[in-house]
Amino acid sequence: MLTERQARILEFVISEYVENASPVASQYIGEKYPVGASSATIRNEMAELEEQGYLNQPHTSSGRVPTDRGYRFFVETLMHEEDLSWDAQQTIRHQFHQVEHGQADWTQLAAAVLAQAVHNVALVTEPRTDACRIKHLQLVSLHDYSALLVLVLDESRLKQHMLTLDEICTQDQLSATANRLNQQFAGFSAAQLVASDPQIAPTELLVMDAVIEIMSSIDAGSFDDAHLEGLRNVLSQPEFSDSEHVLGLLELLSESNISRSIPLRSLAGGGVTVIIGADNPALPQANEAMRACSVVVASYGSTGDASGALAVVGPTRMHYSHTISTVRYLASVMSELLAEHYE
Amino acid sequence: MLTERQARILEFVISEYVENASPVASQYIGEKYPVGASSATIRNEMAELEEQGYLNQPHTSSGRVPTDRGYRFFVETLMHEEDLSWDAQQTIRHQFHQVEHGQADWTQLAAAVLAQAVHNVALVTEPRTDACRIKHLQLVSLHDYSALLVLVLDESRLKQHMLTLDEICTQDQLSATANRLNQQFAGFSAAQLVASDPQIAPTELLVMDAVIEIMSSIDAGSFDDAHLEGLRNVLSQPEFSDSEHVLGLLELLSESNISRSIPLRSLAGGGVTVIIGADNPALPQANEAMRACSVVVASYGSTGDASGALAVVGPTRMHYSHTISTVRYLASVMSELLAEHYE
DNA sequence: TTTAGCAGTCTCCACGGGAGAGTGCTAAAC
DNA sequence: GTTTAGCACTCTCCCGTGGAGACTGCTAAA
Repeated sequence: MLTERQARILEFVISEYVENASPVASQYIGEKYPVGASSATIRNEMAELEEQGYLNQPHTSSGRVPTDRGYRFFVETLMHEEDLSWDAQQTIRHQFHQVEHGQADWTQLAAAVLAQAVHNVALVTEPRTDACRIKHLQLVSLHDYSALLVLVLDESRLKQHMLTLDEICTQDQLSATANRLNQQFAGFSAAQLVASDPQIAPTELLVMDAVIEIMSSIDAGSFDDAHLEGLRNVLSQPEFSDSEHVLGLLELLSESNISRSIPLRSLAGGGVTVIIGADNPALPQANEAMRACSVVVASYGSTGDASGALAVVGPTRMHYSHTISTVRYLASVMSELLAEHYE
Repeated sequence: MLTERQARILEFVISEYVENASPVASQYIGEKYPVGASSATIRNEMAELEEQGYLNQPHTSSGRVPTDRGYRFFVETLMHEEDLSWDAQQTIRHQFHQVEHGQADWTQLAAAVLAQAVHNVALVTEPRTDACRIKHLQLVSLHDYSALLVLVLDESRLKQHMLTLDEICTQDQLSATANRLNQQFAGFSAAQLVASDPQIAPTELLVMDAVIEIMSSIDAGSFDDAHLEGLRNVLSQPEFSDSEHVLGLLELLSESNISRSIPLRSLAGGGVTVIIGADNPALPQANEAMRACSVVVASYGSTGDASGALAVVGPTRMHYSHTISTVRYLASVMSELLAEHYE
C-alpha cells in the first residue's frame, strides 16, 4: 500500500517523466514540486516505490522511471480525469464541421483529428453491425459483358465489385434488374439472403452470389479496415530514436497486423479502456515493440446497433489524462453523428 | 569522355555499391570483376572518374561511392535494359489474378504488387481523364431529410456524398429522381453540366449542385490520391538507419506532400522516366530527404483517354535496371487491364 | 522520522593509440 | 606511354582510460 506522500511523489515522477522522457532525480522533484520534504526523504520514498514495483532504475545511481505498474496505478487511482477543455472541444468540433457538409467517409477524418489532438497514432474503425444489411444495390454497365455492382450497406458503407455477365445487357436492363432485386432484398442480411430461396433469373443469381460473398466477407473480417493516422507523431518520440524500434512499430501497425496486435474487437465495454505496455493480452502473438506501447480504446455507436472502435497508440510514456478525455469526447461526438445521420 | 575501361569500372562500382551500400575499393573490384588490370590501374581510373564527377570519396583513403551523375550515366548509357524475367512477370500476373475476380479498387493492389517487386516505396494513382464524366448516379434514402448520393464516374470511380434534403422523400421518389437525372445527364462532364441549363425541380437542382462540386474538385485536384505501399521496404535500407532521415522521408511521403515532392503529373511522356537524387525539379520546395532518393515513374492508360501514373521511390542506390523493367511491365499490364475493363 | 553529508557508482564524453582498410605517389617494368 | 609493385600516408573504427557530473544509498546527527 502506498502512503499519501508516496502516491504524490509517484504522480510527480510520472508527470515529469511524461514531459521530459529522462529519468527523474529526487532532488529535482524536491525543487520543482511541493512535496514538503528534502531530497533525502524523497529518495527514501522512491526506494520504497521501487521495491513495490512502481518505479525502476535504468542503472544504479540514476533517476527513476515509472514502470507499467506505476502507470497503471496512476491511471486507475491517481489521475484526476478532467473533461476536455472547452477549447479542445471546439477545435475537434470545428474540424468535424466538414462532415456536416456531406463528407461521407468521416472515419478517416476522425482518425486524423484524433491523431492531431493527442500527438500519437490514432486508429478508427468503420461502424458496423453484427450482420450487415443491404440498403441498396445498383448495377452500372461498363462493357458488353461486364458491369459494376455498387452495394450500399447500412451505415452508408459502399462496396464495389466487377461482374462478368453471361449475356449482353444494356444499362436499362441492368437498372431493371437492380430494381427488382432491391424490391426483393432490401434490408436483408447475408444469412437471410442465403436462407431465402427466391425464384430469380440466372443473371440475378450471379449478382446475388457476388452480394452474398461481399457481405459474408465483411461479417467475417472484423475491424481490419481501421484507418490509421499520425504515424509521424509517434515515430518522432525519443523512445523510437533508434531505427530498429521504428521498424518494429511500423510492422506492428502495418495494415495486416493491426488486428493481431491490438484487440479492438474484444473491447465491447462502454467506457474507455487503457492497455499499458506488457499488459496487452495480445502480446504473445504481437511484436515486441508493443511492450513499449500503451493503447487507449473506446467504442462509439450503440452496442446493439451499429458501432465501431477508436484507439490511440503511443509509448507507455503518454499523457494519459489528456488522451483519455480526448478519446472519450471524440467517441461521444462520433456516437452523436452516427445517431443523427443514420438513426 | 569516358574510355571503355572507365565505363566498365564505373558499372562495376555501381553494381557493387547497390549491392552492399558501402564504399567500393579498387582491390575488391580487381578481384571480383574481370577488369584485366591491377588494383593500381583501377585506382588511377577511379581517380579519373572522380575528377569527372562520376564517383566520390566520403573521405580521403576510403573507397568510392557513385554520385548522382554516375547513376545518371549508368542509367542512360551503361545499363542494358532487359525485359523482366518470365518468372517475375508470372508473379505479377498471378498477384493480379484477384482483379479478374472482380476486385474493383485495383490501383491499391497494383501499388502493393509493385512495392513488393522492387522492395521500395510504390505509388499508384487512380486512372483519370482530363474531365471526368458521369456514368451513373444513385440516391439512397438514409433518413427523413437525408440521403446518400452515390456517384459512379468513368473508370468506375466511386464517390459518395451526404445530402440534406428540403423535403421528406421516400426511396421510390429518390430512385425516380435519380433515374430522371441519369437519363438527362449520363456522360456529361462538369463543364457540360454547368453549361446546360435544364428545367429541373429544386430537389434535383440540389443533387446536381453536389455532383458538380464533386466533379469539379476531382478535376482540379490532381494526383493527390495516390496509393502508397512499401514504406517499410525503404525505411529498412541502411541509408535510413538514423531516425532523422526516417522522419524526413516520412514527411516527404505523407499524403499531403507527395504531389509537392514528386511531380507525377508533369510526366505525361509515354516511357519510363528516372529522376535521380538532386535532379528532382521539385527539390527546392521538397524536403531535403528527397536529395537522397530516386524516382522511377511511368504512366499507364492511353494519353488521350483515361490515364494514371505509377512510381517507385527509393534511395539513389537502387537497382535501376530491375526497377525500370518492373515499372514498365506493370504499366503495360495496367494499361491492358484498363482497356479491357473499361474500353 | 527527517535530514545533511559523503562515499560510491554509473553514465557520458573527450582523448589517444593501435589496427585495418584503402588510397596516392613514385619508381621500376613492360 | 602504360601498367604495376611497393610503400608511406591518411582516415575510420574500436577500445580502453580517465575525469566530470549526476544521483543514489547509507550513516549519523537533528
